[in-house]
Amino acid sequence: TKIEDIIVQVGRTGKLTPVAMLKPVSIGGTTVSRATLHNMDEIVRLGVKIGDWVEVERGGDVIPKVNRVVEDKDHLRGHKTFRMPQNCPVCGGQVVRTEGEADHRCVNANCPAKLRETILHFASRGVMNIDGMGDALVNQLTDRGLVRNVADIYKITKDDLLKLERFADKSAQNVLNEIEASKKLPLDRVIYGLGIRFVGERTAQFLAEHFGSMNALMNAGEEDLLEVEEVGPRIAQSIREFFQEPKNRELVEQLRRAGLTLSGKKKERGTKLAGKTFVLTGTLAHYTRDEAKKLIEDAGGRVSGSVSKKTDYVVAGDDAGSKLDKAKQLRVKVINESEMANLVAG
DNA sequence: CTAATGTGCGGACTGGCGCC
DNA sequence: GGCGCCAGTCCGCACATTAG
Repeated sequence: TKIEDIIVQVGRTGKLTPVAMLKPVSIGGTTVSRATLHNMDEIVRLGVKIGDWVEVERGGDVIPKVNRVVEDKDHLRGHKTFRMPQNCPVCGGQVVRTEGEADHRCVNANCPAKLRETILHFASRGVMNIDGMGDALVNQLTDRGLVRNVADIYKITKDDLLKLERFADKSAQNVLNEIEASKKLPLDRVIYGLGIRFVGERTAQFLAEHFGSMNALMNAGEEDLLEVEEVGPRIAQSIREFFQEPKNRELVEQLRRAGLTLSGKKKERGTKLAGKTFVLTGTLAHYTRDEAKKLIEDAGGRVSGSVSKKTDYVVAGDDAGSKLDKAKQLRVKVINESEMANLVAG
C-alpha cells in the first residue's frame, strides 16, 4: 500500500516515534492504516519517503510492519523525504538526539504530551489499574489543568468529573471507586507508576523486594542500588537522578498523604522452579497470562517474553503463534498449562 | 429506546540498549 | 556479544455508559 504521510508521536519519555499513515489496506481480515517506523535509522534503512508504496505485513497476525519499499513501474517512488522535526510537535520544545542513541527526544520537562502519557501509564492495568481512565478522560483532565502530576489523580472530586464531557453520575462514581481501590496496590506498582526511565515492571518488582519501602529506595545510594538484581550503573543513575529532583520527592509525599501503599515486605519466593525460565504463548484455558505468570514467579521461576536457547519451558495454549515455532526450532520443551500447574505444585 | 462513544481486553512485534 | 527488559507500537471486538 501507499504511505500517505509520516506523523510523529511523543511518548512518556519524550521519545518521538515516526508512524507511517497508510492508505487503508485489508490484511488477514483487518484493516491496517498505521505502522510504526520506530526511529530515523529504520527510515533510512528502509529508504522510505512519503508517497512511497510499501509492502506491509502483520507480524504474528497482529502488528503491522513495513517490510520494504516496492519499486516497479506501476508504483512510482514518493518524493517527499521525511525529516525528524527539530521542535516537539506538541509543545515546540527542543528535540535532541543524544550521541550514541537512536531515538530523538523532546527535552522539555513540562511537555504536555509527556504528562499525558505519564498519567495514562500510571492508570493503566499493569500499573495502578484505574479502570475507566483512558485516553478520553486523561485528555480532558490534563487539558483543564485538573491533573498536573500523578498525585493529582487522588485529588479529583466528583464535581470535577461531572463537568467533563460524557460524564454522568455512574461513570464518575466508577472512576472514583477505581481510584480509591488503586491505593491498596503494592509498592512495586507505585514504583513502576512513577515512570523512572529504565525502570519497568520487572525492575520495579526487584526494587520493591530489595528495599521494602519507598523511603529506602528514595534514599538509596549508588552502591545500594547496584546490589539489586538486574540493576547496573545506568539504571542506578537514572533512579538517583529521579529522586534528586525535589519535585519528585514532593510527588512521593503527596502520594503518601493520599494513602497509597509505600511499604511492603520483602517477598518470599518458592524454590521449586528456581533458575527456570518460562515463556507463555497462546490463550490459556484456566488462567489469565498474569495469573500464570504469578504462579510461576511465586514458585521461584522467571517469565520472559521471547524464546531463546536459555528458555526452559514454553507454555502453549490455544492458537499459539510464532513463539511456539521458535521453541520447536530451538528444541525448547513445550508444555501445556496443566503440565505447568504440575511443575508449580512440585 | 437507539446510536454513538470510550475503554479494556487480548493477542503480540520491534529496535534499542542495559546487564552480565 | 547474547539475552531479555523497556518502551513504543497495532487492531477488532465486547461491553458499559452517555447523549439524544
